[in-house]
Amino acid sequence: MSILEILHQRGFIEQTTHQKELEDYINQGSATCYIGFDPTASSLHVGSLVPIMALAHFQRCGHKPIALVGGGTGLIGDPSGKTETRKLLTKEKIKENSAGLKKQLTKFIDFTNDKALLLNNEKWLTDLKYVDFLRDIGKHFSINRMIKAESYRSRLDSEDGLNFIEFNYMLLQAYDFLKLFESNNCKIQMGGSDQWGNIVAGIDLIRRIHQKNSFGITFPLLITSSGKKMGKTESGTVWLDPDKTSPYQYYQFWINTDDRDLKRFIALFTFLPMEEIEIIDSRADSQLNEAKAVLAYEAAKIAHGKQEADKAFFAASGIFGEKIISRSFFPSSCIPRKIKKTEDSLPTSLIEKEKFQEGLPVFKLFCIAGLTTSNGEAKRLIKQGGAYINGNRITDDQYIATTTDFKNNILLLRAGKKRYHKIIIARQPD
RNA sequence: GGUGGGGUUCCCGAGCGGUCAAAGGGAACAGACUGUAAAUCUGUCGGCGAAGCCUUCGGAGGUUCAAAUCCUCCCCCCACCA
Repeated sequence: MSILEILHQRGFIEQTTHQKELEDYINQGSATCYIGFDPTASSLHVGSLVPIMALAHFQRCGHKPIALVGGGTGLIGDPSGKTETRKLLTKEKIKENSAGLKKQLTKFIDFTNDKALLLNNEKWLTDLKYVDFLRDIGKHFSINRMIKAESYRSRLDSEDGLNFIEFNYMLLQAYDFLKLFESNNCKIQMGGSDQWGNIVAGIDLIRRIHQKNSFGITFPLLITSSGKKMGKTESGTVWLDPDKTSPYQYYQFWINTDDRDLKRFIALFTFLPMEEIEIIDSRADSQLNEAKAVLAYEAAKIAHGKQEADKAFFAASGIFGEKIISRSFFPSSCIPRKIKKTEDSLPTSLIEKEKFQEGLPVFKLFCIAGLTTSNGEAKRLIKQGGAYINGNRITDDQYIATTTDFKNNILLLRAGKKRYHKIIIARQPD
């Protein structure tokens, strides 16, 4: 099956340019494609997962993906589809972020032996000469066309407007594509649907300069069935960096997938074969929970490795009940089919013993654990009946926790239905 | 550069001298119901261990017993004109 069919089947494709020629190009052998990643934060998040998985699929099909870190374009800030001007980040921050992205991309894509390339457009963008750039590249762009671009529309109509630096972004991204076309014979650019304008601009530029065809593929904008943008939750963004979003939290994020999104997400965010995914159609209601576990497990495994995925799985079964997943259900998944006791990966804090010998008000404990952000919030939680120690609801917001609340030096805090935090008594240093 | 309109708590958005920690909505959080789902209903939603106090309405000053609200200067945004 060709990469295009795979991407189609799994729901990656929103739109492509000249379908027929693209298919011919792909079928003729190894293709090179690229996606740009903006270094606007020090970590990628779940929202970037679609492009990352798309690149990974390309690689699995024997093509060559290029991940382009936007160390240069990041200095400008892409206005596409944005309702507000982004804050300009400092050069240092961009550098730092770029390094972070590199680290994460290597988990999803194999960059060894040039099987894939990791480039940074800082290399060619920051040394551009303004006047030369205008003469060589700028002359190919029509303002009339640009202002009609959908990606600028919302900004052109809005009160905020669009400033000149942002307006230039399209030229820089088009120039990236041109560069990669010239240096790596890269003929495909992919991106989110908001990137359509930028991608087409690159294709046009290549055609004008080299009279050659190149192609674009866009992904659908992922919105959860409840209408939220993918990757944002109550507690903020779900990051791929395990220091920012622990593998346990990451696993939990996927477990909480809306029923209606489940099938779509398994297709997008795991490598499990489509034939196995089809089985979901024959399941309903609570039967779907096992499939959610498979999704969460596979997603965690891809992002954090098997060991962390196992830990998260067992931590969840320890708390929410054991789940035995039949061998015939998603046979390709390596999700554990038997329950065994291992070290779990619940969020944990160490606290010195003396604190509890004096006694520590529970509301403070909830703050220390990070389950609440202020004492007031913690007390509110207790008043509302959402605070638990070792599974027992606390009714008194003045309750003092002492060493007697610990079992084997462990105390389990719970806020609401599913946020847990483990407190361990720290060993005395000898 | 000129003229006019703006900047309010996480977001949108009222308020235009005291009754304002600031309406309303959204988001979020908790409870009930459940399947660690959705929907629904109920409650909560600046900080301080209670009272009381403290901080918040672009920034800095000022008027006043009292300022998000009035005055001065400054910064930023938008529209129209140049």
